[in-house]
Amino acid sequence: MSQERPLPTTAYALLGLLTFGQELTGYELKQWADATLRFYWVSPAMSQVYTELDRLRRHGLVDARESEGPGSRVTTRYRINDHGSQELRRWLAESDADFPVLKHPVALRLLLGHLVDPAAVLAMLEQYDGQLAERRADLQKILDGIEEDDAFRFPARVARWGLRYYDAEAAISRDLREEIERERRRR
Amino acid sequence: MSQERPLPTTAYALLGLLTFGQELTGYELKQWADATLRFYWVSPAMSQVYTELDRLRRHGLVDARESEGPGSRVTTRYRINDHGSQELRRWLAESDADFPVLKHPVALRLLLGHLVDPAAVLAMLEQYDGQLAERRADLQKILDGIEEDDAFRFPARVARWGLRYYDAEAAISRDLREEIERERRRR
DNA sequence: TGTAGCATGTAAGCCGTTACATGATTGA
DNA sequence: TCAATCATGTAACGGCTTACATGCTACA
Repeated sequence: MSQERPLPTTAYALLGLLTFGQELTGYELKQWADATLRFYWVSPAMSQVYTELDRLRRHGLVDARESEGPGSRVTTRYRINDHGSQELRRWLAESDADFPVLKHPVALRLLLGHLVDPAAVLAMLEQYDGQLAERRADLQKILDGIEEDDAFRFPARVARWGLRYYDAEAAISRDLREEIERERRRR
Repeated sequence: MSQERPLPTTAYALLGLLTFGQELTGYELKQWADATLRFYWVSPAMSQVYTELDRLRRHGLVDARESEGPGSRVTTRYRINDHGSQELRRWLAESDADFPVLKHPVALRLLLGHLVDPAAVLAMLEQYDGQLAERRADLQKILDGIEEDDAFRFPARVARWGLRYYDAEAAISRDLREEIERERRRR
């Protein structure tokens, strides 16, 4: 009656974050998502976070509670409940993980390298290098904050995975730059 | 008058494929996309390919021509024109490449490893390994088909990038499995 | 003769984004 | 007092997918 079609993966992802953080506001959940999901899933827009929280609540997977924050301000806090925990485990157990989807604009543009100046390709790869370094630093900082805590054992593994991925990308990008430089000198 | 909002990236991606393949049907273009874009962008649905081709035609970036195929069958073939080529170069030159977005269900599920049996995590990673090997083989086959041709110099680079990416993922996955095995034995 | 591949679309609808709107609290 | 942050939504809409519909051609 209430469970016709499966929830979108992002709903499960957000529900999963609630298994770490007890009771969160939509705003806080968005911050958690920015610290975790952003690196290998999506960084959902604020509006999307509220939409998914409402959906989860309608499905009876989270409990919403009015709570007063600092001052006399009232905010809504969400907590995963038993039904939600059960449904999340069921999803993890019963469905297979799809193969990752990569939307890689740098690779896409490299494919069209024959249409632009070699210098432009090199500049793009250098810019990518810089962005990789930034992201890597962000992720390292997050890892530093959770590495000691056994409860975050799995998030820490995922973060280390991310760091290795960024390092691999940086290495590939460096080699590509060298290759294109060599080609440029040859011609 | 005709160019209010920018085209979606997928439109430029498909337009870009037409710079390699002279004159293609929608069906053929979909096959090109499956051989290239699939690995680092998207594999657009057939219906999407036709939609984008129509959009490109309406924007005057490609020319459509009725051509007869084998038998007396009539099909539509699309070719990038000067305006399209110019617009594609403009896009490459004037816009920056966004940082890649990764939708990685395996990493997402690993994050929630505390909710499932270690054996289930290991099984998931093993399955991922198998899928990686398959994709790697697909990509290697494609690379073998274009490696000698100087016109496909850049696509070949992108393909080699993909192979290294898959190898890096396989290595990380292997190490994660070992780590989780060790942890399981310790407990 | 029937199935796989070639070929082209339309319709419905979900996911997710941006833009917009509103207002309280905290600290410089 | 002003800006940044906290906090919560609604509306419009674009991109893309799945499902559906149609029909030809080649080949086993």
